[in-house]
Amino acid sequence: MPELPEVETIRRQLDKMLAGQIISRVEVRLPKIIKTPLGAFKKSVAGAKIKGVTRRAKNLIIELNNGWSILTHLKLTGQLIYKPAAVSKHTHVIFYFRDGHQLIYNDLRQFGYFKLIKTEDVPDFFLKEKIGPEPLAKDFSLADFMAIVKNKPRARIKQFLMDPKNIAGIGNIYSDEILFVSCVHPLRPNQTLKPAEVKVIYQAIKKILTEAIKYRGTSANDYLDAHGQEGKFFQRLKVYGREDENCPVCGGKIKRIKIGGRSAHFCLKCQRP
DNA sequence: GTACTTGTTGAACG
DNA sequence: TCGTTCAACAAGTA
Repeated sequence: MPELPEVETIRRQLDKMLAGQIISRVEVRLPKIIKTPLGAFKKSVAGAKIKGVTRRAKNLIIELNNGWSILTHLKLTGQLIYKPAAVSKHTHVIFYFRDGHQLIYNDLRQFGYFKLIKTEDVPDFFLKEKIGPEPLAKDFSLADFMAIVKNKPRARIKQFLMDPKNIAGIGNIYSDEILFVSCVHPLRPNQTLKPAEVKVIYQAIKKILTEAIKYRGTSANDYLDAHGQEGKFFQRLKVYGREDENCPVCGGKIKRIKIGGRSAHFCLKCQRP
């Protein structure tokens, strides 16, 4: 499940490997993955040179030298792997480069997608989607975070963190880890959080996401980075996927509950309601 | 066969 | 209006 750290890991790797590469053609095996008319997509991509790869929320943006950008979201099980070969029945899109390399898109669940956007329209796209601020941006301050938390007084903190319209890039795994480190119960409504707690959560967001990027993300299920390798943050998870285990801090029981159809993991002792 | 999983959007509901 | 829950997308695992 690629969240911000996984997508950022892929972005850094792809940016290094793809910048300057020329796409010779693209093979689309499952047309529904491409949300732009297929003919137009292929035509705009073929022959283009890649300028670089950026990220906004969990989206990757591959900027071409012809005024177009390829926007892709991996959703739950998308993988972008740069290789000379290796294709499976879950391979839905293949980019062929002039130098013989390929970029392979695998997606077990087929929820991910690609679309073409005019590069100049990219900022507008995210404005229209009302995507929240980037938590790792240098200018994302504690005051900013306090303001958006105050904006949704009745929302529960776990769901609040997972909604990309509030703050970008945080999903189920990292919201659990952030709240654990912060000693905050996932069901706490925002308006019950003391300023000191909001500050701790703010710091935990920066810390956990930065650390997870350092370990190239979490491979809980299908996630692989652009080299086809697993992320190493999995072993460092404190609560996610550890139901009934003991809390590494206090020894208490780790519990799993349902919040809005998603599972939340937390320590019964460290994270009181 | 059934339940469960997840990112995101959109609909239904109180 | 706001927030919550559910459905939908899909396919593999327990």
